[in-house]
Amino acid sequence: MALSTKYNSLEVEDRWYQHWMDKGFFHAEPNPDKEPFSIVIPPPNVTGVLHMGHMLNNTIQDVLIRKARMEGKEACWVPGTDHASIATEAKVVRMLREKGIKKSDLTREEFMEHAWEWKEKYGGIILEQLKKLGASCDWERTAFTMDPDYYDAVIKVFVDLYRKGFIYRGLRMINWDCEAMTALSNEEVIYNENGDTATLYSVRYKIQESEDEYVTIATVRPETIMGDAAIAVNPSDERYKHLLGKHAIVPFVGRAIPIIADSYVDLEFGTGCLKVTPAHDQNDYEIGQRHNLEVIDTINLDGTLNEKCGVPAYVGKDRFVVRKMVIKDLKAAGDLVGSEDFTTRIGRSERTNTVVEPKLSLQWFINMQDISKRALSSVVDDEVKLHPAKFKNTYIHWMENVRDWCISRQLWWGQRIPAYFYGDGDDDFVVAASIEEALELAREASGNSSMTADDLKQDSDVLDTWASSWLFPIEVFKGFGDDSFDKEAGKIKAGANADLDYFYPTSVLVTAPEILFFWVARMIIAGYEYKEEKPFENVYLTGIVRDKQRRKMSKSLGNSPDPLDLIAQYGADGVRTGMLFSSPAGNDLLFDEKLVEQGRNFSNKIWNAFRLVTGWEVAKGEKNEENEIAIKWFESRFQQAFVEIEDHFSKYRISDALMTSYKLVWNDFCSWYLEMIKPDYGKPIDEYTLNATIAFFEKVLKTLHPFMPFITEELWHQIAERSNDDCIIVAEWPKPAPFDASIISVAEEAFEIISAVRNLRNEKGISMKEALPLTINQKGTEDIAPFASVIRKLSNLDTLDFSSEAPDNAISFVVRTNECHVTLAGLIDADKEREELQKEIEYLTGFKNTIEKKLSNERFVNNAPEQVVAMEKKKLEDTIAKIKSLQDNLAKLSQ
RNA sequence: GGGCGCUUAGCUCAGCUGGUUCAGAGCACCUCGUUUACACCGAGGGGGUCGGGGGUUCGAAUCCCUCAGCGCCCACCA
Repeated sequence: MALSTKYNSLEVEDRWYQHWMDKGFFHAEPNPDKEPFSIVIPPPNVTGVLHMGHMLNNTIQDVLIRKARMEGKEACWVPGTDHASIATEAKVVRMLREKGIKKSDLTREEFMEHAWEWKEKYGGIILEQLKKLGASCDWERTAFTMDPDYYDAVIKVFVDLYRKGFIYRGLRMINWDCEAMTALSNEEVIYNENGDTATLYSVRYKIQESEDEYVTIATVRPETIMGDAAIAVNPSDERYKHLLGKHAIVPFVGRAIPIIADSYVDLEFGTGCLKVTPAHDQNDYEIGQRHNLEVIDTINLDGTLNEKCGVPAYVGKDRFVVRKMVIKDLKAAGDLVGSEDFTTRIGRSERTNTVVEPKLSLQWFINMQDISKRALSSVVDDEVKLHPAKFKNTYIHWMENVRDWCISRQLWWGQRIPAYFYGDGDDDFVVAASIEEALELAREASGNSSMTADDLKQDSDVLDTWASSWLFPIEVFKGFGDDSFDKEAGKIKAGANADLDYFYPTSVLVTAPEILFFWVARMIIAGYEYKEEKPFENVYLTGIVRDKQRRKMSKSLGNSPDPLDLIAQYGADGVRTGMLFSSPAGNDLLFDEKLVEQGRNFSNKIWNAFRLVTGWEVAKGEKNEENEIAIKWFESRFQQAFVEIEDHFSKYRISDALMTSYKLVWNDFCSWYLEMIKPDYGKPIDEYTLNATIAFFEKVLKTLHPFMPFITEELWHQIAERSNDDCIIVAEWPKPAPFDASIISVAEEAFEIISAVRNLRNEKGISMKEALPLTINQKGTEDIAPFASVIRKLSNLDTLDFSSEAPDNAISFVVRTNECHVTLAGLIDADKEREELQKEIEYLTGFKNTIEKKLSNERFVNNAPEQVVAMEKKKLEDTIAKIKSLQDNLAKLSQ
């Protein structure tokens, strides 16, 4: 045989991918004659590289899109990338720093130039990598969240939401880096793994209403004392009840602050008294909100104290210097009651490692209360279906307690907030899509008609990345284009955008549960707000790819294989199936190279089945009648499995669909069917059987194609003469058809007999080469005689008799209701056989007793459904018959 | 602290509304095999009182209660 015994993926994959591209099979256009099926990719970070998570996620999407394409749908998978403001900006800053350039030395324009340059250089690498995996994306539609049209869409939406009253400015505690003089996102704040040791100081404050009474608080930040606005105790704390409503005197500044009750305060911690400093702590700020406390901001942007602290000696000094001074001064005044070390978590800047300072600042928010209502009900009512459904609860809980969304980020890489300030006041701004419109509005608002564009200062912040990617399912189809977006109505017009009208809502979204709220929920919100329709019908939530020890795969741990290496080594098909073998929706995938190996082995199995089928001589015009039963059987068996596969797909049980296909191919097709029809060595195969077999092979290849696109395409073209256009990628997906269930069950019975004979050989050490005589006494209702030739061939029998006469000196066994006897003159150890038969009879008698007991239980017979009772009766009959058979055999042996 | 979920063979997981096919699959493991598609293989085999306890029922892996362990999300300790 000329063909290698190993399937060579390297020789095949790039060739077919290029061919599919050349033929435009991935591209989709609105087509009224076809049903649309669309997926938008969760856009990876534009500067990212492919990791195992992407591999899993995109394999699933490709499986779904390829199946839909074969089903004759207009299948459109839109790829794209996300500008990922925080991650990308951090990368660019790091790159510049390595070149000796500080971000603070650059203008915004200069920085953006560098960022775009970086994006051009590294952006899209990940999309090229996806091609190696076989991803059949419509590359002509590749989108980027900072494309000009996309940028405009984001700005339009901001303006629109502002106009509709959903956007407002509000105070929020942000993380401030005093050294870099910049705000940090939560992701840029790092905490020490094991926590940090800090000193907790106990400080006493004099009670104003009393001569010599004090209240003692505990704090790690004594330098913020001057910003205190209250002292809080837990409302149920008996120790301090008498102090409620009284006032304490802040040391140094002598200001009287109220003593209030708030359940936030932990009775157990410190002294149970909390000093409340709304300007310098998130929780204190919230307490301040509840109790209407004054916000006294005593710290400058650079971390030094300002004059609001009220102590001239501290002004202009660094917060940590002041801390030491304060302690010294408290000690001197006798107000420092004690100090102890304890472990806490201190946030530090990822960039400068300085301790992060919580800082109040004005940020932009979207009021989520009303805008999100529809997105909640759509999931509750299964308009949008989550797979697996267990995420529904989580989603609902989150949406019912939705918080306003802070959409401003103190970065440069991203869509700049279209708010323009014309004065110094916090409210002296207008929101507009362009500076021209802004100027017009500003002149109006200020009453100053001579104002020029130079008088306007645009907000320096950009929008949260999610505030652009939440539009993804709409904007990849250019839904916010001038012709389709109605600015007045704040809605997208129907009938104005063919792509959107056809492909939206998309069919399914495949993504990770971590971003269910960040991204999925918000897309649903935006979908209803702008398109008045959900963005997708189904959401398939994948798991996290972990290593064998359940650790998340990550660059820093170095526990992630390089996906491209894996593909080179095991083939894309092998990697795809390997990943899918054990990844039910919502479950983490514990990656093990063994899985990919299994996938590779599967490719090889298919390859060798192909070699077998195409390697025979053909007896033209002939038909071997003996194979008819095998052909009939596999026809039905295929249909049965196919129905199961379809069912799995319909429930998004991708792993199960694959496993069913895998077993169908390996067990049913290769181990049973091909062995049944395989001609004797050197003999030709009859044309009729070969044609039927090739037809089966092609059907099998089709069902495998979504999982294993490359090998199936290759074999599709090798197994028959086909034109370049006749590709499996666009071949017709098999259709469910009725099948003969009885032939399957009879075959199973025959297979059991074959296995039993093989087992007997194993036990007795009889070689497969040695032909055996078998007598079967059928006592069941099904006739297995049609499978006689199959049984004879696959268990290598020289004679097979169906007879009620049990031969002497035979080894006997019962398969279901068939008494089987293998005559083995001279090879039988009668004592041993007797012993084994005896054992079997004992076991069956016990089994019989339990059934009888059950049937004699009146309550069972009266309450259980008839069917169940009948079943038990049948079971009893069969068991009795079986025992009888075995006893007969025992008698024969005794002779 | 609030919410959600999980616990079935050595591993990863199926087991829908309690009762034919209810104790399963794949991998791993063990035995045998240099058969003429494939050792990236073939044939056969072993293995679980369905986390513990209690309850409902004629009957529970499946429903209820409880205990234990694990995981995730959100909010976080002054």
